[in-house]
Amino acid sequence: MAPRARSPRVPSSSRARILAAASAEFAARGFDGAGVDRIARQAVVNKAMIYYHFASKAALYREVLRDMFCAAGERVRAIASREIPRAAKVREFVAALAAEAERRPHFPPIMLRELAEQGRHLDPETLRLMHVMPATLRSILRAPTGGREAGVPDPFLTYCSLLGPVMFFFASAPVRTRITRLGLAQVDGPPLADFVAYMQRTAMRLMAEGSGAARPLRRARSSRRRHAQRPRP
Amino acid sequence: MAPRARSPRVPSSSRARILAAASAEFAARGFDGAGVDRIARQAVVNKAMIYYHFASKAALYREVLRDMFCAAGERVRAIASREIPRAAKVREFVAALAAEAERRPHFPPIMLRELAEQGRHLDPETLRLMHVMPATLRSILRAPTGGREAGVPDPFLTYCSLLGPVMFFFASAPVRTRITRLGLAQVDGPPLADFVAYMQRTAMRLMAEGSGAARPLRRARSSRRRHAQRPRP
DNA sequence: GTCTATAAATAGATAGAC
DNA sequence: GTCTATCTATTTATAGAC
Repeated sequence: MAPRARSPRVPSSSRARILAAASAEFAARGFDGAGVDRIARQAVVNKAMIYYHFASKAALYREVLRDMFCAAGERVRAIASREIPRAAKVREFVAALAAEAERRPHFPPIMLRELAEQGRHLDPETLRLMHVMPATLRSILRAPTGGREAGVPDPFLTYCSLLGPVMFFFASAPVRTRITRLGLAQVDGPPLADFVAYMQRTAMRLMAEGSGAARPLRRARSSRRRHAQRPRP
Repeated sequence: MAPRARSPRVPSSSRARILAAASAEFAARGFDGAGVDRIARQAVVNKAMIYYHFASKAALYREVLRDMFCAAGERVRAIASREIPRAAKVREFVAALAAEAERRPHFPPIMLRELAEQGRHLDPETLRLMHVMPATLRSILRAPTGGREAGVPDPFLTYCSLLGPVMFFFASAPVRTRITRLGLAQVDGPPLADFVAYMQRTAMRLMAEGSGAARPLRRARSSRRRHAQRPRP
């Protein structure tokens, strides 16, 4: 059976090393590709220790996922609660995504894998944590701004347009390096600061709904109650 | 050993069924998670048949990847060669990505998985095929337009901003369905036509480099020869 | 908390008949 | 081209000593 359910934050050192090694292994190989043996070796820990701290490979994976989405969620929530203009919040939101991906390099690959995995490893609680990011962006975009900016951009489409490129940019780095090394092309990508600045400008453009020739997105046959995002009842 | 290297396009029916079943299985489970047994069952074919047609699970996977990137590459190349304005090509490029994802639902998840996989399963030839999409977008954006539109948007960043959301949108559908079913929120996403229209508008906004307050992206400390994308020498 | 040894199941791959 | 039976390696997981 498992040790005390880590109520006090004493990660026992080996537990923390296992989590770190596991997130690296899961990011690089995926849940099925990851080996408990490899995780143990990388954590400089005996394999049996993993089963002492975690009930199973799946439980270990769940812990990695929750840590990840929890950290990302808290980061963006902190931004939403600040007393700054809506546009500034959106810029900070973008910077937060990139900062989180930079600080935890395993975040983007694991996120992309989980999407492809169709949520097979995602229990309800983890799904809820994963949903904090889009829900927070929505609250930022929908919040009354006290004045102008009548045209509110679609929260979900905006989320796709921001998170998609950020995840793609970070997760694609190794493949791009390989393409470059092979001499197919040079696709190193810009420095991080440039990328963030670009994405922030993109975000501002996406928010400019009513300006120029842009007209509000018209919904084609808005069948049933599709694409509404309501808060909990 | 393998049968005749399929010079004439006679997929022998069972071979085609195997490929179809394999792409579904690889998309849903990834290379390591996929089971040759499951592929055989889904293709209504004996497992040994798979090894009659393909040298190994890895070889089968490579074939799936190449078919996929080949189709996507040809589709966008056809657009680049048409005699239409640059902006129209970009809009068509976006529509092509979405159409390809719609026609081959396994394309987005496999693409995302391969990024996360750091190209472990990508041999040089497959990498080359994968690179056709960004290279084609670059040629579209960089081509002389004969006149105005001086500010050329960054090809790689534009690629991230278009492909990222498209892959994200399609690949996230199953997870979004689960979130909706759980009652966490309604994130069905808009109908395909709306999404494409939105992404096309986004593309147009990204191309409007010099307009309004937007200034060309300034590179921060462009260390070494980073982020240049040169054609083959 | 840590380690050795091992059980138990799975899955990729092949031999060989038809 | 197709199928049955099987070999072999890998891998999750656990029992139990220290």
